[in-house]
Amino acid sequence: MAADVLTTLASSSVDLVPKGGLEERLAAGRPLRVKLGVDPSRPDLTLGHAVVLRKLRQFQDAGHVAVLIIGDFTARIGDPSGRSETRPMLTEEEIQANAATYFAQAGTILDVDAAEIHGNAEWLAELDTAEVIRLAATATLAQMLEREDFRERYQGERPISVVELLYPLLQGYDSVAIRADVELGGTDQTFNLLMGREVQRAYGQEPQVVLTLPLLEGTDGVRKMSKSLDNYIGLTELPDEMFGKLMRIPDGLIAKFLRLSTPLDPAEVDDVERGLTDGSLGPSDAKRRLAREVVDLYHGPGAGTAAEERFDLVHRQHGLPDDVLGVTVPAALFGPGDGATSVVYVPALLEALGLVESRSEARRLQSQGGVRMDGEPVAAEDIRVEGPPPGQLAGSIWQVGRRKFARLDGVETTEGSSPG
RNA sequence: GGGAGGAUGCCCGAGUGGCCAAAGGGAGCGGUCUGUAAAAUCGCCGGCGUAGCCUACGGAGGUUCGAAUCCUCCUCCUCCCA
Repeated sequence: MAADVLTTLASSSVDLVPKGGLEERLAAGRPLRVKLGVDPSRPDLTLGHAVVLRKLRQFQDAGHVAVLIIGDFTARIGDPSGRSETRPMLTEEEIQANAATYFAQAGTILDVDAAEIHGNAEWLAELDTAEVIRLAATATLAQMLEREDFRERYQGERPISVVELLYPLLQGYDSVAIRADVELGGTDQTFNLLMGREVQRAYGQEPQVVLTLPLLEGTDGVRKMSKSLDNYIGLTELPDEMFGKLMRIPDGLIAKFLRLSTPLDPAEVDDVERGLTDGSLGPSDAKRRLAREVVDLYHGPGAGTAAEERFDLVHRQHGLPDDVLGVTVPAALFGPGDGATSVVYVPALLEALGLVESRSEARRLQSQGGVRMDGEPVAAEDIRVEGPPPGQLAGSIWQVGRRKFARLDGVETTEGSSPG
């Protein structure tokens, strides 16, 4: 039983420091305090964030305490080196708003109500200079330069702000402040988490157990999933979007995604992996399973299958989906024709439908055959409309590329349309 | 404090007076193919109703018929010496 718990908690971890550390803590039989740092500058969560959150949930399920630390102090200070776009300076309100968004999304994975939540300004804002210096004394420059990122920049003669050297120590102080037993994070956080151990030691606490998890690649299959690289799958994305993006990940990542993003247990994933290797299971089928599982997880049981059906309709049968977003466009797009007819310029219409960013883009796409109305290619020209706009175009379904759709619902005489 | 170099489109990076809406690469997008994978292949990749115009090369001025390219000032960045 205890061994099972340990196996579950340690599953998919990359590093567990020290080796028997987790086992030892668990043996104490008390609820452990498991720390996870939250970046308040990025409120939108992706499947990448979910990897760590799901691990934290496992700890909760095993009776331990999730302690979430919002980095509000560092977010308020910003990074004066001015070269870190990942640490913009935020106002108190923005931090609050982002935190609220974060917890709303994290709530689909974690039991947020049972978690302990702190902003690190609670204690960091109180530190006086003497204390900061004491904190700084816990590490040497040589130790700092062990971090790959710093080392590379140092050797490459690129700047490293002194403040950046301070961040790992401040994060470590967070661990002291909440008396963390365990800290979770992606492998990119390894250095910081280990520094937490040093800081705790310096403050006479038993160093936390560090458990790192693999970084999930983004949809490009190469770089880490992140919002700024635009290769992410967001937890709040619509089922069809989610399903489609998952179908587009490279084959080589199917097993990893299954392991890190679905509730399947490791043995089951092993089976899938074996099947993929010996050819008894097609990559496409495995990917479908993955996509269904993930969509079910975030949109409820059955959502995956429903998304799959629509996916097949659109991408396999090249049909039109039945749930296209309806849009109304400004009546002014329809110019006078002769008599009872009027005229719309297709690129202008596509722009109003929100399918393209500019009319130039629409013309380009059209010249390459990328634009369809009700399934038929359309040229970049005027369409003559009978009767009051949108005339016979009412209810027409417009498509750009393989997977962008909009339905023309009608016109409005006054201001803007409601593009998707 | 002294000296040197740099800022170009989403990113990297050519370009030192007109031939520059700006080479090349990456990313991205569309077509074909397909399993919306990979690979391959063709094309696109500032805006404007399809014509030439407009806006663009850190910011502000200036020289010139003409400036991403020359001059002045400003802002920011990097390196070297101390």
